[in-house]
Amino acid sequence: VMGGVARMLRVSLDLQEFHAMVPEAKERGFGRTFRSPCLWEDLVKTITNCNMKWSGTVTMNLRLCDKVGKEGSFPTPKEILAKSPEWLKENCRVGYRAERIYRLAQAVEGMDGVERLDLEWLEHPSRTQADAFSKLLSLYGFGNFAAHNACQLLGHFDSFPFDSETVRHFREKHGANGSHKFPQVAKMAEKHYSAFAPYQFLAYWFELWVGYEERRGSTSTRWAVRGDQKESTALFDVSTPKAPRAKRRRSAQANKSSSSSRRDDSKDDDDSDESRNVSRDSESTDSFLATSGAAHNNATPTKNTRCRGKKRRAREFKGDERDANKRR
DNA sequence: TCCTCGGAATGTCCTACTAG
DNA sequence: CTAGTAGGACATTCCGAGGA
Repeated sequence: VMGGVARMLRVSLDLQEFHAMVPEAKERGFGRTFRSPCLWEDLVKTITNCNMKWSGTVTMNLRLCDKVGKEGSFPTPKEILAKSPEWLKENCRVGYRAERIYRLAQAVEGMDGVERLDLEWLEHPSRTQADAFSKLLSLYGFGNFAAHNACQLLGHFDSFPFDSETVRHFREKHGANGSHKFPQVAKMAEKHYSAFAPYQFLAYWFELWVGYEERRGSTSTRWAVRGDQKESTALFDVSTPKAPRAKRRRSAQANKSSSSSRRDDSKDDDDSDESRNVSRDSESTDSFLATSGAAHNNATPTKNTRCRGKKRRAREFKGDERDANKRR
């Protein structure tokens, strides 16, 4: 238990060098970003963090704890393997991530026909960032973002995950504009944070964190459990309380009259991204915290089916067009 | 006021296509 | 032939528009 807590709090991390570079981080006591009690858990959470808002990530992990783990604890690889990917998909609502989580568990357990993933090897202090990164990248379901995220969780702060939040941050604070897409912003970020090597990730995360606190305050009460809520649904209810729907619509209409149609404006992406990220920022803020619950919000499969059906028809139409062109 | 619907977004995998 | 790139699919959430 002590080992797990020490890992979560990164007790042994020496921050002197980073704090010398960023004195404000020292003043704020920033640097020991939270992580899970074991690497396996961090990797699963990294998978559930992909393509998903924070609340969704939390909900998926909560279901894994509730439905697979013993007495609500995070499931072990063996406990995952006791289920099937289909079961995980259906009961934990992790979608296509089920296969990735299952295969990761197989690798950790060294199942027949699967290359064994030695977590101790990955965590060994002598491991370089390059070693860890290439190993992680070879795992099914781990692309650039996930591998970099896992690397920073391993303490390789010279490795940091660029994502849409980086784009939002650079547009807000570092002069990127709507014409700067992800690849350009990634280059800008790499250059910008190279001044903080080998603590690029901490410098980046510190900037983000300061921004979040400016916007949303620094009190810890947002994590507190309210008396009328079950613990599982309250801990990560980080959303800003919404106005009633009608009120929202009225204010939207009022805004509409002052700023013409957002869709029309969004041709250069600036506005649409801005509005989108208002809801994204609080989600991403907490990406590296441990799992707990979030309010459930059941999706409507029929709706998704309909959406996909429509998109598919559109694609088929496009496909037909392409085929017709080919034939021509 | 409630409900339904469509559109957009997220990171990774995979396949088809293109350039060298 | 190989390496690189583009784009679709995946599951889910959120938001706005519009109809009942």
